[in-house]
Amino acid sequence: MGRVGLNQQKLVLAAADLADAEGFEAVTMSAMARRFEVKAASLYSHVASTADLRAQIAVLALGELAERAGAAVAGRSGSDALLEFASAYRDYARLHPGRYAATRHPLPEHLLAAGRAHAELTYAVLRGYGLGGEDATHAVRLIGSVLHGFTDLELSGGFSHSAPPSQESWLRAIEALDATLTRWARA
Amino acid sequence: MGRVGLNQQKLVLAAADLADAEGFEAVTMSAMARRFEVKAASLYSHVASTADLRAQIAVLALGELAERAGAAVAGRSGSDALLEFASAYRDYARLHPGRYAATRHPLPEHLLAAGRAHAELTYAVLRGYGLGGEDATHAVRLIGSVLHGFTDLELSGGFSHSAPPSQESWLRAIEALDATLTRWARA
DNA sequence: ACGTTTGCCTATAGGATGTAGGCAAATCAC
DNA sequence: GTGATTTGCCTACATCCTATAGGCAAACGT
Repeated sequence: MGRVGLNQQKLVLAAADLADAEGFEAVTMSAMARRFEVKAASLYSHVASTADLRAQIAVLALGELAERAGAAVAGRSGSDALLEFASAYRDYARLHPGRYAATRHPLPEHLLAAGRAHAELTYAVLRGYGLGGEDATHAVRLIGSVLHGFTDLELSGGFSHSAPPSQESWLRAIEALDATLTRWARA
Repeated sequence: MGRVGLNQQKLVLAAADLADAEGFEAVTMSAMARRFEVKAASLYSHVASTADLRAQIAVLALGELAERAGAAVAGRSGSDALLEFASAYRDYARLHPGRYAATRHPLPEHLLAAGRAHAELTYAVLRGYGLGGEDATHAVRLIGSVLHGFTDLELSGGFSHSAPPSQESWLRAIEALDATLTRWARA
């Protein structure tokens, strides 16, 4: 049997794709072994455990998400930045549901840096609103709550089977968020 | 070996408690078998599968949550109802993280009724704001997003290790929600 | 060409799910 | 109370997934 030429990166990438296609739960060592036509034990040279593999997907996803969100807000500010930031976030989650699900799993201490980039991006979006101090923290938490909450409910099917289409609700939610941040900045 | 006198209700209740104590993932047939000092195979007379057991926890949790939220909004309306509704929601999630996690898992068709009660309660809260038609649906989705999003991020540790305390952010979020609903009603 | 690294193997043990078939305690009918 | 039925639990088994240990040979560096 020749070698497949596997390494950690290829493994994690394929695992992320499997997560998007079959769900985060479907990511197992056995499944990856089947995917590469390799014995499951062989994978442990590339990854420490199933939990580690899944954490690596989260790291990958957080990086990709930060990249897209960063590109979306570059050169924009205020409402414009907020809308593009939010859209990038939701689009990523809908395009990559498995990767997005991975980001919700708690990361081990030594991989935590990946999560930080995202929070900092949210602060960057806020800069256009002129919010500072504790207001900024409250705002970051509110933005995170709305984006994650809406996305999560939409992905788990909570908004389907009922009119109007969720896209409209999404725009209303982002508008409301913009109005709130503007109001907070005035006070 | 005498009988333990197990039935579905006892099993699901104990499983829900285990979920709260050890996490939703910890709910397995083997774990429940250990808990009741019974062989794992014996549990299949009470529950069809692990997935079924977990779905039953979701049904239980949705019922309990609807009960508490219902009690919280009884006799109140407007901002007052919204705040109490939101508090009941968050308090339940913090007191019963495992049960709350269960509600996020998609339910099989035949158990879906349990989820409906919650959505209807949200509509009831809205009544005080005088929102109707599509506005009401957008509002329900926004409320759900904020409550679930904040709660979920808070539970997964996103808000810890940073000042100010999340309780303040929570109150600000609910205030903002109230202001948004009021604004929507005026338009 | 030689030594080292690295990718993959076999063997093995443990733990979880789920099915089949059986026995006996509890419950119900009369 | 005796008999029939239901119900709670059992053993035995097949299957799948995780994870460790130890080994071999292909690929790579020099």
